[in-house]
Amino acid sequence: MPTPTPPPRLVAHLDMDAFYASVELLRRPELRGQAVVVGGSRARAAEFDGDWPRLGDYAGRGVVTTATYEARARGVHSGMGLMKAAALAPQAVLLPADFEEYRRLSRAFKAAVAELAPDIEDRGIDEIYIELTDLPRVRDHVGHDPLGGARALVQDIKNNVRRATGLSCSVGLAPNKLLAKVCSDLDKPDGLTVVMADDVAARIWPLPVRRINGIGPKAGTKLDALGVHTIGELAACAPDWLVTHFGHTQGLWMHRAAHGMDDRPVVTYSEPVSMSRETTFERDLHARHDKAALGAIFTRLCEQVAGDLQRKGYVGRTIGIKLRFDDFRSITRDLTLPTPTAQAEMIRRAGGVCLKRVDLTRRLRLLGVRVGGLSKVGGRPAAKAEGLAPTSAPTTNANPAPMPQTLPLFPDDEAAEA
DNA sequence: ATCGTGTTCCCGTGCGGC
DNA sequence: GGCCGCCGCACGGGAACA
Repeated sequence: MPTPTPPPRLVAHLDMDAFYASVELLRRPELRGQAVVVGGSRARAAEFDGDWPRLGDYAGRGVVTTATYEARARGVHSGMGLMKAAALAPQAVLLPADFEEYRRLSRAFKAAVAELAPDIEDRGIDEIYIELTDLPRVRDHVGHDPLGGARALVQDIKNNVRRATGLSCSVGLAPNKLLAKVCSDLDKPDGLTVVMADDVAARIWPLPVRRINGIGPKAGTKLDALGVHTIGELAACAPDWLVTHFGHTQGLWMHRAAHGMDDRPVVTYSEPVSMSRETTFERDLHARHDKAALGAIFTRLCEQVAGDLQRKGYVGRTIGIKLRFDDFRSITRDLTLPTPTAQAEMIRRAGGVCLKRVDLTRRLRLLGVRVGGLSKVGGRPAAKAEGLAPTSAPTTNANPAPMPQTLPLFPDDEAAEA
């Protein structure tokens, strides 16, 4: 008597199509069919005289956040520098990002999914994982065909997202998150792709290793150099060989991933671990020559992080700074305080101490401020730091006094300040 | 002057406690 | 006291992703 095979786990990965650009087209339908690029957060929203601002007219720093499929056809992709994109598609329309609106549509599409499948893992503004295994429409589908039930449910989810937002999405349906993520990308836009265990060899193995979520630029280049280009070639590598080149954890993970194995759960709730703010300057700044400007930016970043913490009801113990130099190297420094805080002044002082430990010979391109080791105000510490709960009452700052814009870059430097 | 912003996770190192 | 091993923690860096 053959043992009946257990019903497979079923997970969907849903990815909104060219999300930011598609949201912009909702408001500006006359741009449909054109090459449109969203990018440059501080974009001069353009003095536009009846005509749309063109990518070719842009000058400054920034990257492409999203490009419509028409722009992608010209070789423009997310993450590309705007100046490079402008060389490829000068006539493309350039729109500044409107994160307020994207967040609104993000909430709307997630709510539309939740009406049909409530177990959702947030993966940022435009994608989610959905656990389908135990939903009645899947588990109890007539004819004991859970996959058929899941496929119909996913189609309903796509319809509901479009009804609620006017936007299309692409969905991968698979026995785990790893495969669902890979296959949501196989048919875009507006796709629905199913890959089950039996399909891995035919559908997944021909793809380049970089398509695996977790193999990024570094690992991809290294695998290429080792003569491993496709996921199938990776699957054929001996685990021991992968371990010698990538270490125990990553080597074994790669082997499993290439075989389509993944048992990570869909995580429907998580506490934040850190909050940060950073900014790239219009032009590179020097710690001495541009001290006043840097100090003001530093202070503003601290105030912004403090505001974020207070608004969301967190305090943090570990204050960190991040610097990127003109040669694009970046470094971080952090410092753990005895008492968690959400006060801009405290963050600013700790950040100043961190900054003292950095060689500031080179010009700076970016400055960031981060607060980690978070705990909820009046609550337990978030995640880690179990044994050492904050002993004293966390200091919040409901109505902060306005901070002087010229706190010294180095806290001990007061005397040097005019 | 092509290369942003915000977040998470992982690893190595160094250190102190046991 | 020295050494060892182990552990947890702080810190810095790197990789990856949306």
